[in-house]
Amino acid sequence: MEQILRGTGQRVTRQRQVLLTELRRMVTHPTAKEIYEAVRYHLPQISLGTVYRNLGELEDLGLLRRLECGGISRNDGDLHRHFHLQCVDCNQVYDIDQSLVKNLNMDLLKSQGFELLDYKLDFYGLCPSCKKTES
Amino acid sequence: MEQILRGTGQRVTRQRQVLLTELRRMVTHPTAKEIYEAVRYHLPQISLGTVYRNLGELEDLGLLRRLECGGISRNDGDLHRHFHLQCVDCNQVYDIDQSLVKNLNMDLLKSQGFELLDYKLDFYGLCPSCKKTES
DNA sequence: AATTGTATTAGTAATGATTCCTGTTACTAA
DNA sequence: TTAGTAACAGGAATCATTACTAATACAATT
Repeated sequence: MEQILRGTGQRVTRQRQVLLTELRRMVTHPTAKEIYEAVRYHLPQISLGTVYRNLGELEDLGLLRRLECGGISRNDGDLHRHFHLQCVDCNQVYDIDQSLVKNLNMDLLKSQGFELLDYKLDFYGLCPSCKKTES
Repeated sequence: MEQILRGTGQRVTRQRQVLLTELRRMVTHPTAKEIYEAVRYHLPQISLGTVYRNLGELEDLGLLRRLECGGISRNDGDLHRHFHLQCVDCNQVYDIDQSLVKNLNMDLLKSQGFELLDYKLDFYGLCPSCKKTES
């Protein structure tokens, strides 16, 4: 855990260690608030601002991915390429393995009890004018 | 335009007519605030709450799609199935035709001056437990 | 171990998008 | 025309996130 932080040139603070440990342990794609609650169990003094700041830095370092779920951000510490299914009813987010999509194996999804209603594919990159400015 | 509204059982108010007309005319995936500004040119008295309320209703009716862009919502009046590329620099959102993705024709994207850095594929549906409750 | 420079923190205030509330207005069916 | 009610304007409230600042603690150096 410390190895990960040290490699980034960041200071290894207790807050960061606990935050990263909790993030790696939670598989529920927690919100900042939920991470805050979890970390507070070990560090009662930590502030919500510290959680937000560190989540931002971890994202910049590529150590977590942000999910946008109905206006609020959720955080995913699992760096393996995978997708998500968000239940339109309870809003919970489930992991969908890449292989299911690669093989268009939607039947397996269905057989596991999910019902697929919609999907969204978004790309991120540089538009022509910004690409020019960068180079 | 009125036809569209009448078919939904909603009242045809001047606010809705102007809002829907503007939305269909803007190809920039405008935010609620931007739509508000555009509509206000024709209806100086309209309130931001009215814009939000109607955008929500139009989304429920399937007459527009919401995009989540960095914490704020953008609105897309183009109902044809297509995807989006969000510039990580200027945050502008560009339309990506379905055929580009279907044929994995990323070279064409590149030749048009875009640089693809990342993508996100999200599914929406019902999880097993919610599906049970529904039926 | 002590010192020192500075990144990081806790706590709180500020921001900004979105939603909620309430009295008034104006569609639309009769 | 009228009456019932959906929709409206205006403003207040909410909630996630960011910004600010004085105090703290990490880490390089001695």
